[in-house]
Amino acid sequence: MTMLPTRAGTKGMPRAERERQVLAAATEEFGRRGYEATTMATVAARVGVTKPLLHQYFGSKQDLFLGCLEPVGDRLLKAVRTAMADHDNGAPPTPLRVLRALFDALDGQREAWFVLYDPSLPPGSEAAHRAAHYRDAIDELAATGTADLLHSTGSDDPLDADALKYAWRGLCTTLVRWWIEHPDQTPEAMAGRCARIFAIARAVDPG
Amino acid sequence: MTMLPTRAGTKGMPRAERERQVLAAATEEFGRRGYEATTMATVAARVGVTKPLLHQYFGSKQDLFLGCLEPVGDRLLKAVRTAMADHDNGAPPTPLRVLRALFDALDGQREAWFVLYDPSLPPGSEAAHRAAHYRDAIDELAATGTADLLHSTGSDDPLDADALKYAWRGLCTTLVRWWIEHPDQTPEAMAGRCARIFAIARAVDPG
DNA sequence: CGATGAACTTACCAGTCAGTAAATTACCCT
DNA sequence: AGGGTAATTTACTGACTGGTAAGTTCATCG
Repeated sequence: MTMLPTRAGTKGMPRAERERQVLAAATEEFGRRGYEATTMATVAARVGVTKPLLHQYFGSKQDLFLGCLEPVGDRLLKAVRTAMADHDNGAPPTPLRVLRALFDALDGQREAWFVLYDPSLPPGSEAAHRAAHYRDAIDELAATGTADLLHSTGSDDPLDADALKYAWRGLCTTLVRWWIEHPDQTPEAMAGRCARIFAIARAVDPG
Repeated sequence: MTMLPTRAGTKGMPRAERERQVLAAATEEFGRRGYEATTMATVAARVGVTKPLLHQYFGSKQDLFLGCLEPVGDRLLKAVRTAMADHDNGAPPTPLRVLRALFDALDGQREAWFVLYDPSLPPGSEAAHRAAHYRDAIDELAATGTADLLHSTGSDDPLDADALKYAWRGLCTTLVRWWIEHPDQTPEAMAGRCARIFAIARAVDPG
């Protein structure tokens, strides 16, 4: 009676494997086109399947999105957390360590970043709230990293802190987008490029 | 016979004035929600009018968008051009002058920025091409501004230059988005905040 | 073989949106 | 008054999309 992988009457592919396929395709599609522009039919077509199957497996379009969001959010959050943690002497400065961690976490599925940072999520929806939750968690980590920086420059304006957090988030997003447009670049190459760009930025206003 | 402002048989409002109203409402709506999420009916409703009038006056949805894009693109391009030009001694460094010019040009209609930087334009469409044209024109100005900076740090990698251009464009977009979420901030206050944030960024990696 | 049940599809409904055709309103001029 | 015309609306079509109901295929097991 121990027929747990019973597989009685199976046409096509086992459900678990198909679900993985769908999640991978949906993550890429949601990330590339955004939630609103992504249709269930195109996601289904990418996997060689029809729309009703997606609804049977995942429920609504928003449920499918949530199924993509959770693993991506967890992966990125964990990556940033560990990157912020190991700061032994001789390591690159924190921002560069975080970027390197993001590039490593996103390698092989770079569009996943925009599943978290999708501006076309229905406002007020569960999906929007959950995505915002992940973004805020990552932001808070960044905020602890910049708090001392703010004090060192004498600024204690909370709006400055908020804008800085926002700018950092936007910079990461921009760099990932550039990376997506240059598929041949390795995470390591990206990290090096970011270091050089930071150096250039520091050279502004030499007077 | 010189009855140029003839206004024979006019119900409601003269066409030119209505068109200005529609363009203002559409610019805000396109900028805020993006092209795809904006519907002709909601734009019409904002002006207290119905959808067919918009089609009669402007043609298709894309034509209406182009009608919004052109003045905004011209205004921003001109603002950046003049900001890059007047570099007398004692003035703030170029990036800050450009930002200040952008904030001034966008004051009163901040969402207009995202008419140029709308990611939801139908790929390959006339609208997408024209928007890209304006973006590229602005980018090229920024590129001439950063060319010497790149050489001064010894980097002659063209990919570095491209990534820097891209990062700068993204940073501007991010700052405008933050500004939109803080409506009480004046352009001057924003410029000052950006200067402080730049100073903070320069303080990274003091080792 | 023949039944079972998971994998999957065809055919459909309901809602939304861009776009159009045909009227209708209301101001102006004679 | 009443004809002309710009401004505007009502009523509609067609395409597309999220979602559902009911059926069909087919490997396995008895």
